[in-house]
Amino acid sequence: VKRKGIDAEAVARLAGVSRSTVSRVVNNYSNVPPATRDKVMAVIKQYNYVPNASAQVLAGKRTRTIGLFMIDAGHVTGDLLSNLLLAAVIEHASELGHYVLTRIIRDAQDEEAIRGVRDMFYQRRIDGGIFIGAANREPFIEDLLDEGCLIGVVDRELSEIRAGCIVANFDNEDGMRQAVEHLHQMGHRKIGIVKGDMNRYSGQTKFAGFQAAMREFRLELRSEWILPGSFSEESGYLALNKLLDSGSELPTAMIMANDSVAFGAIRALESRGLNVPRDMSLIGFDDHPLSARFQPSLTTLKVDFNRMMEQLTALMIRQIEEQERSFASFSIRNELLRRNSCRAI
Amino acid sequence: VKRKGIDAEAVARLAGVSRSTVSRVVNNYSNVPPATRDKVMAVIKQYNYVPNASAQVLAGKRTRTIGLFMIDAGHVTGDLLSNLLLAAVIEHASELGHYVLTRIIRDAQDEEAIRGVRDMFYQRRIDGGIFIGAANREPFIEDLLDEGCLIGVVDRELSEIRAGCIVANFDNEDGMRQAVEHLHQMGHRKIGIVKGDMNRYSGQTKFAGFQAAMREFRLELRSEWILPGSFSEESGYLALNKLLDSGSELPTAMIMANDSVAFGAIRALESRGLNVPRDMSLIGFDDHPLSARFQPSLTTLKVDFNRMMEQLTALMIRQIEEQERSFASFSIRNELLRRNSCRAI
DNA sequence: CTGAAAGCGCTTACAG
DNA sequence: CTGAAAGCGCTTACAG
Repeated sequence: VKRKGIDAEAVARLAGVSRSTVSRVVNNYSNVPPATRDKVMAVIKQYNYVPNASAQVLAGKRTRTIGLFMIDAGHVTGDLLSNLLLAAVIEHASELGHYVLTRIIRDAQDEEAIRGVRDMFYQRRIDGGIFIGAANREPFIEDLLDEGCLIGVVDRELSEIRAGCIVANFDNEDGMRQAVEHLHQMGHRKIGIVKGDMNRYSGQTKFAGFQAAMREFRLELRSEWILPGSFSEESGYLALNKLLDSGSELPTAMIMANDSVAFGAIRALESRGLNVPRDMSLIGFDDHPLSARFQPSLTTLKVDFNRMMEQLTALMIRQIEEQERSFASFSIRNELLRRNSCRAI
Repeated sequence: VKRKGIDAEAVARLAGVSRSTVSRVVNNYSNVPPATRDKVMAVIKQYNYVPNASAQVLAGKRTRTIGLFMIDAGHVTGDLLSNLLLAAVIEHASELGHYVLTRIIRDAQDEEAIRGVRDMFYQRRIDGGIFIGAANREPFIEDLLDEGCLIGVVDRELSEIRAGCIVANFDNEDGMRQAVEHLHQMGHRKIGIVKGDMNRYSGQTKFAGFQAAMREFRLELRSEWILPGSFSEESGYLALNKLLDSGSELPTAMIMANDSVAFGAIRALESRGLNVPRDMSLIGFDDHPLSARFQPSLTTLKVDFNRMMEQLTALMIRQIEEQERSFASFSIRNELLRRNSCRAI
C-alpha cells in the first residue's frame, strides 16, 4: 500500500509547464528563467517531489552509488579497523551526495562472490567500486579495470596502472624506517620482524622497508628472526611461539606487521612468562583502537585510515561526476607513536 | 570507455527468441519449455548477460536493496558494536541476494539528514529500511510508517504498530532481573544503577526491569543510587564521579546501562583510587568486544546482536519478496556472563 | 526559452 | 508456449 510519490508529469501539470522543463529545473540547466524555475521549485517543494532514481539512471545519469568491497582474509570484518574504513567511506561519500553499497567478500577465490561484484558493475548498480584487503594486483580486480570499470584500491603497486584506477597506499617503507630507527636509538641491535601477508602489497612494502632500514643502520638481518605472518592476531601468536620453541637466541626487539599481530605476539610471550618490554621490545603498525589501552600500551605507527578513505572516496566521486577516466594515486605517511612496549637497553 | 554489457535484445537475437522469452527465462517463469530455457541460458552464460537493475526496477521489480540507517547519538559509529550490527546486516542480506545501502545519521533532528532518508525511499532506491539507535517512536520514522514504507526497527515499544513494521527488541527486563538476582545471590543489598538514554526504548525497559527486580528481591531503591546516563563511556565516567563527589554512602554494587558505561564508571572509580570489584561490584550489559579483556573482565549480559540483525533482515526481506505488509516483532533473551567485576560480600 | 518525441532496458498483461 | 506492444519515469537532442 506504499503511497507513491508524485512524478515529474504531475509537477509539470501543477506548474503549468512541460516535463522537459521540470527536468531542466531538477538538473539545474542554465537556460531556465528564474520565474519559471521558481514556479516549478515551488511545486516540487510543496509536493515533495523527488525523481525516481531508476528512471534517471536508465535515462543516462550516474547512479551516485559506489560499491565498497571488503575482502576478508579472516580478519577484516569484526575487526575494528575495517569497520572504521567502512564508516569513513560511507560518511565521506554521503557528504558528497553519493551512496555506498557494501559487500563483504569472505574469499577472493569464491567464483560466486566475484560474480556478485561483477554484477554490481554490470547491473549498473554502482558507478565505481573501492576494494579493501585485496591481494596486490588481484586478478579479478585487474579484469574489471581492463573492462573499463572505475576502481579504487587500497594497497596496490603502481606498475601497470591505467585510466579509471585510483590507488591509495601508506608509506610503509618510511614507517618501517621510523620503527627501526627508534629501536636503534634505544640501543637495540638484534631486531626481528613478523611479516604480514606477502600477497598484499603492504606486506611486501613493509618487509622491503624493514630490510632497507636494517641495512641503512648496519644491522644484521637474521633469518631466524624473520617470521612469516598474515596480519592476524593468531599469526602473531603462532610466530612467536614458534620462535620460542626453536630454542634459538631471541632478538631484543621485534617489529610486527600490524598491531593485531603484536597483540598475538604479546599473548604468546606472556604465556611463556616473558614480559614486554622487559624481555623483548615490540613495535606494532596501525594504531589499532585497542593499542593505547593494551597492556603494555603499544608503540606503533599511526596510520591515518580515515584520511586515506576520504581522499580515495573524493577522487573516485570526482571521476564519476566529471565523467573522466584517469589514473590517480597517493600515499600517506605514518607517524610513530611512542608508548610502553619498547624499552632502551 | 566503459564497455557496456550485452542487453536482453541481443540475447534474444542470439538465442533466436523474443525479448519476452528472455525475460521469462531470467525471471524463472514456469511456462518456458526446458529446451527453450536451455538455449537462452546458454547465451546468457556465454555472454555474461546480467539485467540492468534500473530497468528492472523501473518495470516494477523490487530494488533488492535495503537501507540501513544508523542513528549516531555520539556513540554509534566508531563503536565496535554498531559496526558489528552493520556487518551482520550486510552479510545476511547478501546471503539472501539483497544489497544494503547504509547511511549514518549524526543527528536525528537534522532536517537535511531526515530528508536524505526519505529520499532513499521515494527515489525507490530501497525496498525497506532498518533503523538502529533511534529514539523510541522517533517521529520521522513513524511518519515513514504512516506513508506505507517498510520499516525495521531495533528498540521500539510494541504499541501502535502497523503493517510494514518489524520490531526487534532484547528482553531487557529479564536481563536486569538476572543482574539483580546475581548480585543478590552474592550478598549485595545496596544496589545502584546508571541508566541509559531514556529516550531509547531499551533505556526505558532496562530501568523498568531494574525497578521490578529490586522490588521482587525486596531491595531498597535509593534515588541517590539511580544515576542518569546515555549509553556512552563518558556518561558512566561522569555519573560515577558525581556519585563520588556527592559524599553520600556508596552502594556495594551497581548495574550499568551497557558495557561502555561500565568502562567509564571503572575509569572514574580507579581515578579515585577505588577498585572494582573490591570496593564496588559492577555489571554491564551487551558483552562488548572489549569486555572480556578489560581489567577487570566485565560481568555482563551477553546480547546476541548478530542473531537479532539476522532475524530482522530475514523478516524484512521476506516481506519484500512476498510483497506483503504485516506487523512482526520478536524479542531475544540475554545471557548472564559471570566474570571478574563482581565479588561476593 | 520551451515543448513534442525518442530512447534508456526491462516486465508483463494481452492475444493467439 | 510465445511474440508484439504498452508502460515504467526520467533525460536530452531536436525544432522552433
